[in-house]
Amino acid sequence: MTVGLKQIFAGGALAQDCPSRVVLDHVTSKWGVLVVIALDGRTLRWGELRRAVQGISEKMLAQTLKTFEADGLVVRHARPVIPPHVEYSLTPLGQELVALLQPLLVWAANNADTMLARD
Amino acid sequence: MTVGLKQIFAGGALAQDCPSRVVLDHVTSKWGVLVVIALDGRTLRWGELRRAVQGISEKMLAQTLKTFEADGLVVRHARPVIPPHVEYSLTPLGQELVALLQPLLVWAANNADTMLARD
DNA sequence: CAGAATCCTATACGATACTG
DNA sequence: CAGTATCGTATAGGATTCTG
Repeated sequence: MTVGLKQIFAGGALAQDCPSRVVLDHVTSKWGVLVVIALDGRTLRWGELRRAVQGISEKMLAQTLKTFEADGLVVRHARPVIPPHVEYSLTPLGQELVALLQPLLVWAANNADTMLARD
Repeated sequence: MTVGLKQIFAGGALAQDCPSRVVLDHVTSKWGVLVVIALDGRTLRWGELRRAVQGISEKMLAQTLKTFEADGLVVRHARPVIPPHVEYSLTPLGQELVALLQPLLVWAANNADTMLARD
């Protein structure tokens, strides 16, 4: 059974202890959004991913990938060769997420100029 | 003319200086998501909003509302009475945004248990 | 190549007190 | 009621160095 807005919003308030807040924090983190979108529909190696998400530091890339792997959004596939060859891709759950985040990025890109010009 | 993913994603990379990143940071901030969703389709006073978004501090509510007002997402309507009576509601642009954020919250609520159980 | 480890800074955020 | 001001802390995030 799926939960709707009505349950989340019981009594017109967003419950403080709702577990969705944790998920929301992972998923709407500064780099999280961009990493997931960069992986949409394709498999990338560590270095490729780092270049795809311009400006991300190694630390944040590692941290974001670990969180998302633990959350079951990203899958890590390491091939035992030298030099190391590691690939990252989205799980089906991750693909669900990216389908929700892409419209947000497109909307942000289309309205950024108007919004930021405003003062 | 509207911008699509192809332009945002030129060469397979998410440009570092894309203004959408700033908008994205506003809009995906910890409290921003919840405030906008709390205002969906209704007008709330300061105190009501504070109770609706459980756990938000006065500081963060004020800060979030100011940012969103400057971004043109939220409109502030103050009535010159004593005691003060101030109402907040979404602009049409804000309503566009909330339509994109709601599915994300619902998705988060539905997958939170699975995702967070996983380690 | 794909990270881990370390150190450091900025800022997001919270708690409390105060005010027109 | 609807904030502002101030202070303090936690953590997000960055830069650099090191390693199998």
